[in-house]
Amino acid sequence: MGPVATDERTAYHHGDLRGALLDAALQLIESEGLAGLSLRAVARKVGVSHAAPYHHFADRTALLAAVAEEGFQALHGAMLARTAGVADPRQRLRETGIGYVRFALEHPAHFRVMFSPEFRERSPHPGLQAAAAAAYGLLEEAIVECQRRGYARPGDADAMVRAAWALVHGIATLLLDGHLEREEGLRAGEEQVLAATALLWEGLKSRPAPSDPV
Amino acid sequence: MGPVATDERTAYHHGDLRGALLDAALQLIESEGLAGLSLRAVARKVGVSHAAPYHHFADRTALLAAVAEEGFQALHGAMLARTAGVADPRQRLRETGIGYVRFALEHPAHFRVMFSPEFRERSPHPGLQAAAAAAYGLLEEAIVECQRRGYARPGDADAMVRAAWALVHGIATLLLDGHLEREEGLRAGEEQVLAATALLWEGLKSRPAPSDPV
DNA sequence: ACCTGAACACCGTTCAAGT
DNA sequence: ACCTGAACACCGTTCAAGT
Repeated sequence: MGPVATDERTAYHHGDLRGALLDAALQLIESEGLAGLSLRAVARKVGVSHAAPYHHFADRTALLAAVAEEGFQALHGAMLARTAGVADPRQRLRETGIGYVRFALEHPAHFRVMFSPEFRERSPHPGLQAAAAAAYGLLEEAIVECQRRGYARPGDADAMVRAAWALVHGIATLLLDGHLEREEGLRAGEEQVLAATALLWEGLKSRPAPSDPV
Repeated sequence: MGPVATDERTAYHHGDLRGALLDAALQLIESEGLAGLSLRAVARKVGVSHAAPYHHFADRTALLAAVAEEGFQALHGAMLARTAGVADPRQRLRETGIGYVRFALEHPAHFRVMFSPEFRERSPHPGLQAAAAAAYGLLEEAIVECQRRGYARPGDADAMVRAAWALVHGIATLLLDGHLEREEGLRAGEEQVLAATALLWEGLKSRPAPSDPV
């Protein structure tokens, strides 16, 4: 082998310790939970001294912020991929919601870090903030497009976006924490979203419901 | 003072260390976050040795399980109180949802422990499990009653309960973690719930929506 | 530029010993 | 019955020193 294609273990140490630490952290969160994640264990897993991570991340929180940012980028990509080539904005909205819940179920470690109370404030982490905003924007776009084409009632789009987001976020967190039945592996998330959004959808529809004030 | 009305500090040590530890834990979670809670700090706050808590709780998790159980009982009580004397099941449903979100905002420490991933499995903590089931039951009752009186469409009540729960849970967690605007202090939670449930409500209504399949 | 090893102030948990 | 103090194996973080 030439000087480029070195042994992976060696390349790790010199090449991309930062990336290796992120990967190791993710795996450890998956197996031990976020609360059980220690920086020392991450270093150990990568085969480096316990002080080495500090050359790449200011502290434990900075490592986690990088994980969270990575997560929002992946979420954004996953939701985009699901709507690629889908023209009907109602279906785009549905696919965005399904993508959100599926991402949470398929990447639980990422999802938990992304919404950890540690990042209540995202402003100290601009990359994280931007990635989160981009993902949220997809939901917004889908709903505004539904309004534009007359599929959703006009008016307060923000309230609709918040309701839709809260719904899928609630489903995702409850499924993830085992408080909603997950009937058939990952597919169950989809059914949950379909059933719930079908109900919510009636409220979003453009035809004002016949009066039955309550 | 007689032998009964002793100094509080003294009474603490002999009387209700268990209760004092629970209170102290709650306060520390509020100020430091759940991740920052240490059993040693709890003991320190109560003025007792770091080993003393182990005479009342098997470990850190057992202490937190007791906090969570307490929280579900309080949630149950808060939702009950809001529906006391309310006859219309639609309004009972709305008040139950508002009670849920308000509880989360008013008792953030409790709420976070109640839904901590640490208690993904509640079966090892029977008291916690029972308290959680009782609280969930209130939502269920309200929806079933709406169906019984013809206010909600008949059929899969469970799907409706799950959708309603996911919605209020999503609102509660997003507000709590600062990802939804909290316009005017605690009241904002109510407005959020009202706007979102108004949308969801259209889907729950008994009158099947005119076809517009999507 | 990147990594290490020792050091410090913390943890959770156990256990013999005290009252 | 209830609490303490010492002990052990962990942490996060810092920093001088090595290559």
